[in-house]
Amino acid sequence: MSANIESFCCIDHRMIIQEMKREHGLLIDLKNHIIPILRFNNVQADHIVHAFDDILCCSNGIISKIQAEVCDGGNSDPGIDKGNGRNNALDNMKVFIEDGTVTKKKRRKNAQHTGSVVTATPDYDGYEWRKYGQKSISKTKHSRSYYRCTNQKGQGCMATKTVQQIENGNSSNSVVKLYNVDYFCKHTCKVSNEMVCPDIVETDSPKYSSINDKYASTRLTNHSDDHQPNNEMKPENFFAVPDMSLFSENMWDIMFEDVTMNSTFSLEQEAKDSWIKHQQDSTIHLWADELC
DNA sequence: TTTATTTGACCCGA
DNA sequence: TCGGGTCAAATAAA
Repeated sequence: MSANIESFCCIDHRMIIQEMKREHGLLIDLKNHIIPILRFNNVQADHIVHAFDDILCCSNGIISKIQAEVCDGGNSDPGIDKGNGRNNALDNMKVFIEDGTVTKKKRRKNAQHTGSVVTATPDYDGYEWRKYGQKSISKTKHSRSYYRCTNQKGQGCMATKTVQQIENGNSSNSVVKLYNVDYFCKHTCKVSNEMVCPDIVETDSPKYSSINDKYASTRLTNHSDDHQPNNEMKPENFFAVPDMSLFSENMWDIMFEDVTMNSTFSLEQEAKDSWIKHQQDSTIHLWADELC
């Protein structure tokens, strides 16, 4: 048993992230192919667009979570230098008292980089963030936004992230804006058991944002405290979703709830079960490949 | 009134 | 010296 855990810990998680990113890219491509042939005055077309956005949204969240965990290396001690020569950001944020004067030591260019992700939904990563700055960056068209964890005040969580729109994206005809999100410092806060769904999925079409507003309060069930080390090294725990079938079912409900409610587009229970099983099998298969 | 965001200034590191 | 990260006052929104 312990041998299994050890081999599990030695998995090259980058492979998993790579595969999920590939899947994400394929979804974007698929969406870009389908959207142009949809009739936008059609209600079902709206639902399809929304379904795509939700899928992309969810996969982004998972990728971000994995990257945050992997880059952290499972080390819960924020003071440990991982050998890359970088100092902990906390050291750079201390308030020093010298000769009776208080000096705020501004941080951080060397803050611990804990991950990065390219996403169409930079707001969606399971944490709540507060924007504290925006800067135009030289030689780039788009400004960079700076966010810190909303629990910095209450719990002293020093996690921050920067969000910058990628110029031109992957394809010129893409309707999805892509953002590069860089994460710094590990979250030390405890958050609620529910993952936070995005407020926005930015696209070039105002139609999409109105659709997504409707779903802004959607929540995915998550029974574990994903900020704490999880002793049971199962795939579903790694994804911070302890019950994969429940997670898949929630995904299905989010994706097709309105479609099924709005009649003509009827989806059988069998199809739902099949889809959920496929999601579970895909995930477990991916992990099994890594273990072998 | 409280909370969140914006934005110019300040500061640090390369 | 310059680029970029953060602060904090001003402003907007709830």
